[in-house]
Amino acid sequence: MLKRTHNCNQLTTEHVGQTVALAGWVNAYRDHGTGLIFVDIRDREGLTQLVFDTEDASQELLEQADKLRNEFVIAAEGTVRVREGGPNPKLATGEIEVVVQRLEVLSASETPPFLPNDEKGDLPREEVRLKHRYIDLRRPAMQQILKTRHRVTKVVRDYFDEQGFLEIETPILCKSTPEGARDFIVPSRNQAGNWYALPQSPQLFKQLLMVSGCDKYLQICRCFRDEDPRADRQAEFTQIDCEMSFVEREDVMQTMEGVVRRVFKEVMGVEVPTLDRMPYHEAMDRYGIDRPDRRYGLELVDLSEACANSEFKVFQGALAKRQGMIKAIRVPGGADKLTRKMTDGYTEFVKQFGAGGVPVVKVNAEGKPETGIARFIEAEWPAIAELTGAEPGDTILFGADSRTTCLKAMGELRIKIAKDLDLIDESKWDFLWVVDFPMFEYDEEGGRFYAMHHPFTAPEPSQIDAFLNADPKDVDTIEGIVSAGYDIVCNGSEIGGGSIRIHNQQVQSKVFELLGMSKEEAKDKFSFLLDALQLGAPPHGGIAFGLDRLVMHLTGTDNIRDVIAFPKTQIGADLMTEAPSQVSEDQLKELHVLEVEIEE
RNA sequence: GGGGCGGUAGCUCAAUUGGUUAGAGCAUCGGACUGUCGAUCCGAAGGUUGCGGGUUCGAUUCCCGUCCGCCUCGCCA
Repeated sequence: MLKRTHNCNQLTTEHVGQTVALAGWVNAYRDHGTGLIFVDIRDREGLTQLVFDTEDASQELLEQADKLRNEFVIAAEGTVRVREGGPNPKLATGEIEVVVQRLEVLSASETPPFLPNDEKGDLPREEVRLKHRYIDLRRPAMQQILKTRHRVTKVVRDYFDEQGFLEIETPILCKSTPEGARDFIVPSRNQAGNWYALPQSPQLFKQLLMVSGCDKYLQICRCFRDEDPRADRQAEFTQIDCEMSFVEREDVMQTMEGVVRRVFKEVMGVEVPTLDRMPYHEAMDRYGIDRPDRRYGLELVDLSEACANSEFKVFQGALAKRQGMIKAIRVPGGADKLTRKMTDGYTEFVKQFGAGGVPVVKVNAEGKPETGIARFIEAEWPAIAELTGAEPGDTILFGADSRTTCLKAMGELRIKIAKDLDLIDESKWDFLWVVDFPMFEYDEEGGRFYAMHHPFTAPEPSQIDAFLNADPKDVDTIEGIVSAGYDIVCNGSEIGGGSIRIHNQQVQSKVFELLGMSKEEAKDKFSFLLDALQLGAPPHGGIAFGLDRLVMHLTGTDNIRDVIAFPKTQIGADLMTEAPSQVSEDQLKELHVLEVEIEE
């Protein structure tokens, strides 16, 4: 086989006169008939023009070149020379061409279903790209993403290595634990009727590595959660998972801010400033979401007090609910920018979050409200105008409901308006830490608590006594206990989250108790953890970054499948390999699994 | 499980109110051409309109079901 001497993005006028060899795919061929053929050869790095002509090539070689087609895999040896037809400024190798003396077809290709050419525009539909993923990945844009992803993991490993972290692997076949996402499960052949679960994260293993004295741990690991995907979510995804011993919250945050700074600097050239810290409740009150995007305004303004005595039935109804509230968004200049059709659409939009609608007023030239619900809020207007900072020409949008619904609806509406009015400055980066999350959320319907982060998150140190003494029935007190958790947010997306962990058995048992777990169940599911916490567990804490989302930010895509080499579809299918698929009866028998028909 | 959008030639798309033989660009095949670079020019071939049913004289078009892809709610400790 002809071995290459250079890649396809390398040759310049400096190489003129040299004999070189290239290997790659036929990106395009331009056949001028008897005696002149151009072939663009492509590899991971770029394109180079090969030329075959009667002056320099034998008849045999020309005939060989004549048979080349798109996506043939070839190797070519020849001489570098300055292009006779003038340079092509679009290519790094645009000033030269290789006059081929020897050509090898390493692998012919059928006519490909589509060409991996970004310049052609008109990308095939994603279904086709996924079925022939190996062709899609040949596209320079996809190669660029794969390179960026590699670069990120390399920088991450280097950084943590410098900081004294050890990369340690943890099991893929794990014990299924309650709570959290739905597990993917794997049958055990050796133990009939018993099952493994794939890890939702290596959470407990990394904590046990701290108990093991490993001190600082890192792993870039696959995690599995059997839940429906979204544009930024996939059942199988990758975490950058870290844990440190003998640390408090601030130590972890400093270390982790460092890796984010290093990655953005080295991969993007972006300088990440010292990150702001925002308490969870502030984020919820101002942005209606625990991962605010501060690249634009449209902050939520609380009108609950100002409208406490409103006669407007929608406001009255909202305030009568448990934790009812009224929020407003002021859209500067909205009177012109937001059409009636759009604001009507917003009412439909918030319904999916359980809200009733979006009352609207416009502010007229005199600074008075008009249209929409203007006549219902005349009495409160001076206060509303003051609080929202309403100016002539603005539109004010209202949300009134229970706290949870109102914040969710208004938070999502804020994002939608920003997108609709193109208010997001894509050149900006907004990083922050969100801290002081509640330990628990109370679920009214189920009448029980859920861990907001996960059940191994420690209370903030000042809260430990209050926590240990809390009456499980005292919902308000328990909801008020703040954890030692932290989320790192980039442009309105959570790129990482973590906490100081519980390293005290009593505290851990109390959490299980509050989550409604019996002593027996806690022992059955977590005895290994509870034992370990009594056998010398150092204080520790850590974080996990979502590598896929990080790479999405770094490559500017809004689709997680673009940053995964072989992603799955909405129903967990791999369109290329056609997984999942049936297995033989023998396989099932060996695993003690019986296939049953379920009557609908 | 719910809501929305989509599926027509290998690919990207079009097809009037339900009406003649379902069209175009790219790709493919054949031909022409010695300086192109998304080559150009001439010609040809290429269709289970996702699948199944229904309404109709007639269905890409209307109706029902179903499969697949995407977005989304729920879900994602």
